Amino acid sequence: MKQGRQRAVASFSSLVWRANKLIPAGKVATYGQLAVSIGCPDAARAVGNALNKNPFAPQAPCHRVVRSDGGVGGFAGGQKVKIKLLKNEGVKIINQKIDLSRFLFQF
DNA sequence: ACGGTGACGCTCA
DNA sequence: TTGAGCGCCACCG
Repeated sequence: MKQGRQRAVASFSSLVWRANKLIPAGKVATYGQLAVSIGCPDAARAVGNALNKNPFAPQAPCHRVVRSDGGVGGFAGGQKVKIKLLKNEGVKIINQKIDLSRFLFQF
């Protein structure tokens, strides 16, 4: 019976989407951090792939996932849209760079 | 089963 | 500091 208990092994993408939803508004997480959270510290690339194919986009907060270097990263609807969404939530972006020291969310 | 692709990350010059 | 190259993993044809 696998009811009531979270599947230990779900599709990689599923884990990514789940963790992505945990990110609160006004905060951001890096692809790498997200990868670590799901158990694959070196799968940052795969994380981006999963978010890109995210089935419940653009409703999901996939725009809260940024690059480890503070870069905005990519977005299925357009990078500038992603920036706008983040700024709308209170995340200040300067020169397309995010201050991870202030807005990085820790799982 | 195999190879190419991609919303990344780190190191080196 | 900025730019370029290599390595990482998972998904699709």
